[in-house]
Amino acid sequence: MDDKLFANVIIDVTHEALNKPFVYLVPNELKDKIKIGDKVVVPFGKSNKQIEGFIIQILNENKFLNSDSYKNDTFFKNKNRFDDIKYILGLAEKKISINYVLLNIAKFMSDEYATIFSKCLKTVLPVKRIINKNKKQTDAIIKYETDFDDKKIILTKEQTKIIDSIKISIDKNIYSSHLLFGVTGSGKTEVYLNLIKYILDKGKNVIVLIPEISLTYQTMSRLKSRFGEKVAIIHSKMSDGDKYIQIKKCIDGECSILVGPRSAIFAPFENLGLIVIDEEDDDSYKSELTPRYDARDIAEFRGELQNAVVLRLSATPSVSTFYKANCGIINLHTLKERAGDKVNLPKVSIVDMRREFKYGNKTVFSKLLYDKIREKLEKKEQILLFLNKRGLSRSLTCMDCGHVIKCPHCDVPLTLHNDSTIKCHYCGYEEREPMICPNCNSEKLNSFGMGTQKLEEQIIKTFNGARVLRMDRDTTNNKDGYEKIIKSFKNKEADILIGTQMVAKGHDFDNLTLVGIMCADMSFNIQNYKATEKAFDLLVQVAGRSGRKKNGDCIIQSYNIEGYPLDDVVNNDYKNFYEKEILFRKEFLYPPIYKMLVCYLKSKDASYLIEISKNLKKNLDMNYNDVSVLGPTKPVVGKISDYYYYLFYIKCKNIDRAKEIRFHFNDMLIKLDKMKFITVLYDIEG
DNA sequence: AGCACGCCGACT
DNA sequence: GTCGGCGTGCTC
Repeated sequence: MDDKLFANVIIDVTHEALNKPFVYLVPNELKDKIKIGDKVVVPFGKSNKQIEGFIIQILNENKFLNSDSYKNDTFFKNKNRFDDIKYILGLAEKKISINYVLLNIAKFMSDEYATIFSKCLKTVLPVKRIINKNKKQTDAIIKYETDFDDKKIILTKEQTKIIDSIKISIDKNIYSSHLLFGVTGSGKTEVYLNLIKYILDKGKNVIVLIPEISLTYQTMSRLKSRFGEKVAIIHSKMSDGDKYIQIKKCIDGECSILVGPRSAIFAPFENLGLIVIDEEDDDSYKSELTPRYDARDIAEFRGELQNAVVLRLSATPSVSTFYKANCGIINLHTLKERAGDKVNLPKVSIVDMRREFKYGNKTVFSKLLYDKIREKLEKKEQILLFLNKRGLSRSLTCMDCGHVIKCPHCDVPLTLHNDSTIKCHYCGYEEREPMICPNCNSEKLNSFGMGTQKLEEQIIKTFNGARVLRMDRDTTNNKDGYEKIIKSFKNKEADILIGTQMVAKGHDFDNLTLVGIMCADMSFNIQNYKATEKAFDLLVQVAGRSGRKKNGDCIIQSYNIEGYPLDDVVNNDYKNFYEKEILFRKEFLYPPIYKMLVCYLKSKDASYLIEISKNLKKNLDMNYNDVSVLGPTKPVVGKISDYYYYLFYIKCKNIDRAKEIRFHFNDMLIKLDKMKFITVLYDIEG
């Protein structure tokens, strides 16, 4: 009982110098109460300020003396500082402990994303405080309509085969990863619902990850109808109190399934059997905040840690996932047939807007689209016009030959700037804006200044009396703008909906029979190696909005019809798209072949930033011949809230090399930036 | 990050 | 003489 007990504590202060465990003594009265993952209050610094921290290790005297935190800590190195070890003051109140699983995930994130441990520990907690709230009130909030009728579902042979094969993996009780690839309507959901049932019968728990917002209601309603009260949910719009109640149910074993966006990967289950990742190609699985974690990477890590099975689903898997599947790292299961009644895919047509232009049509609507809109308006059916605003008014396209002006050093289009230059956002290459097309000498170079707002004006002018709704970032600013517009369109209060990416996924409009994609090829001209992939996914998704209940059409307007992957969109041919895309990635050593280390530098002093960046570039080029350094380059948005940004793209042959380079880059920066005027952020893609 | 210690200028 | 500036350095 008199044995001294030592605890390693991670202090809740975000600073590099404090990013290590601090040793404290456990007072006798806490010896039986304290465990790893508990949040405690400790005295810190010369003034013994009370600070909170997480216990990550508990050691007796003997073990402590042999531990790294004793042997490797400079604090103990020179003289015996044993007397300076302070006592833990007590357990922090109303704080949730971190279980060993989440502790390991936090450690993983800290290494993987080069982020301070204490920040990762915080990230891993879905709710920070214990909040007492009326439970009934909250349960009412998350009651969903469960009109999903699952009684008559008969599995197809394909589905049964896949379910049986994954069950074999589950029975092995070791980690394995799977991709379920199948077109919409092929019954992917039914496969995972069956597997969830199988896992629950084994007494294990399940995490279901879904993309942000759009799929929440649909998924929840299906899970609730099948598994009732066993299902817990968290989503971004919930209060901490509501979240706490859901998480508590998971801790207490009342719920065995947690559904939610990326942060649901931190479900506190200790007996996890399955992680489902729906629409696995969705960008929202990656966090934009520090740590910039990817829920899909954590799912795989967690699967290994807890001997669970990971199941990804998509009709358009990310190139990187499909690549892993082809390499045998992920088990591939394909659903080729559609399940249940035949659901008609929309009839997709491509219109060459250059021809329209040649024959004197100067409007934004092709003859075909114009006629179809007229037809649908008469039939009182609804229309969606999709415009990828982000890809517009940036790159130069020739109206005669469709040529897109690209960087000579990278296979990405050059971006038009206000100062009459065109620049490459990868390598920094720039030239003066050409007056004639370098391909055919035409003078009709166009930079496409049209946005959703202008399109709305055009529609009102062209289709007199048509009721138009517009959904983009400007019209969804207020908190329920998003839902309002969707509801209003569902209630047929408008004939035409104009939208950006927001409308692409998940929505079901029964009366929608025409989708018009305004400038399809413009979506590809964004300056990123993933542009084609994103464009393909988006177009397939948008086209899929049409004709859910009645036969529908989709018209893709494009200025460069030779530009792939439009044919693949028309044919709904993912594999053909993939084969071409992976060749491109291989040729230019983009992910997933190589890893892409992105270093974001940020400073208030622009010239200093440039100076340091140039020095970094020199150092990188001198010291590394196995990596290709693109940059330093000014990002699209070069200045945000008085901070200037510069970035480097570094292609590294594998993840370990990327991490090494990241470490050395950081080291170089610290040495060069003596003023400490620059902050840096890292991201490894692929 | 914070907080204390430390060594130099203008104030009751 | 001392109050207070923010540079430097440490935190179990």
